[in-house]
Amino acid sequence: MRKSNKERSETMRQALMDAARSLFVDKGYADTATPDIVALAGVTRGALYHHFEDKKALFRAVVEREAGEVSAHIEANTATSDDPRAAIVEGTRSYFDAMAFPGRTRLLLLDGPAVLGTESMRAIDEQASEASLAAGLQAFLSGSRNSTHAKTLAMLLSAAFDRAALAIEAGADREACEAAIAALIDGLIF
Amino acid sequence: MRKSNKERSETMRQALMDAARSLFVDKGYADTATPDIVALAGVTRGALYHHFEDKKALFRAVVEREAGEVSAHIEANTATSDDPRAAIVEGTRSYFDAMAFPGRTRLLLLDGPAVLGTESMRAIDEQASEASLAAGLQAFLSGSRNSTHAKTLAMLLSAAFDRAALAIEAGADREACEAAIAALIDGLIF
DNA sequence: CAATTATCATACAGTCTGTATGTATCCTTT
DNA sequence: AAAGGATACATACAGACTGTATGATAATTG
Repeated sequence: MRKSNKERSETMRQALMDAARSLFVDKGYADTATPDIVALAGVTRGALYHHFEDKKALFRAVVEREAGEVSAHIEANTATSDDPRAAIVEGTRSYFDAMAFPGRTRLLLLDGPAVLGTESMRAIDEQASEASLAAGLQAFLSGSRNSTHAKTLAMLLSAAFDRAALAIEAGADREACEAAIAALIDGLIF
Repeated sequence: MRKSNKERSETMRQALMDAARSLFVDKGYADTATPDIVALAGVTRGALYHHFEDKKALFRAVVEREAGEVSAHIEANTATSDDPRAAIVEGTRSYFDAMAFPGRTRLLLLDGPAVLGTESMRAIDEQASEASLAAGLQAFLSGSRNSTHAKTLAMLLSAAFDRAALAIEAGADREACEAAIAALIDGLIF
């Protein structure tokens, strides 16, 4: 009484990614062993190496899925406000909401860049259209006196978002972070 | 014909850290094996595990030394300008100079946070008085209309500095980054 | 329904980390 | 200055992990 191969594969992939995510979040990529991952998923390493090329490929799949969930959350919770500044403030809130989900900062901001490299992470963020926030910022800044550096400023502000998410996870005051981000943006426009 | 123990220890520690740094920079922490490190240093693993508790402790020593060199470079090259804004612009340039040294972005901004954790890295940066730039920013912002969030803003700007350093390493235009940072700061003061 | 392919388990080879042990040199104490 | 102990480092070992090769069972295809 077994299912179709396509269905089995997808179920198994998700189960492996779920188990891996849990351990990657708790112990980090380096200190997570594949025997532990498959034990948590209730299978053997044969399944893992059949569906993923190696441990890093599994990690990449976990990170890509996570990035997709973040961008989905942001898109779902960002009302298309007509006031551009309000839209950015709202987007900032959505981003912090999404990144508050346990483990996301570690996966996307710490282990991800170290294991996969900054270039890979940039591509993942872009493909996940997580860059929508950055793109909105960039478009917004293009109409300001800082239009020359709109692209660079959007990149730097993205970095500020990320650091704020890490700080919030570490116990920083979220309201203060949102206010500081708003101050940064308000200083750039007009 | 041997030297004193104190001298031998210090020489050996530096030799191990030099070899380790070279490999950590080239291949990353995870893909660097201790047999390769000691082979490059011309000794055996016995020496490594005599002077360092484990591989991570060696990495920590390398990162701490590197952070010290960065802050030394910044302090050496930052003239005590009387104009506070000019001082910050000069500090930004010094920081980019220091971080342009090959391998520093990987050690301090990628592998460091992932391997040692953000809290450890914060402590290292602080002890290396690398926070002097951030401290200067904070003090500067305290006299602006954004004084309420001076500390938070300094943290976010530090993140922007770091991302800019990574971008420059990846080929971004340094002048543009400096201009964008200046725009960020100019937007916050007055 | 025969042949092929996909899924997953088991077995294996090579490498790595950290520790235990051994030896030579330096330091201390009398 | 000689003896006893500490230090510096090499060698040997145990456990664990990664990736691959092999094998068995079930699903798919012609």
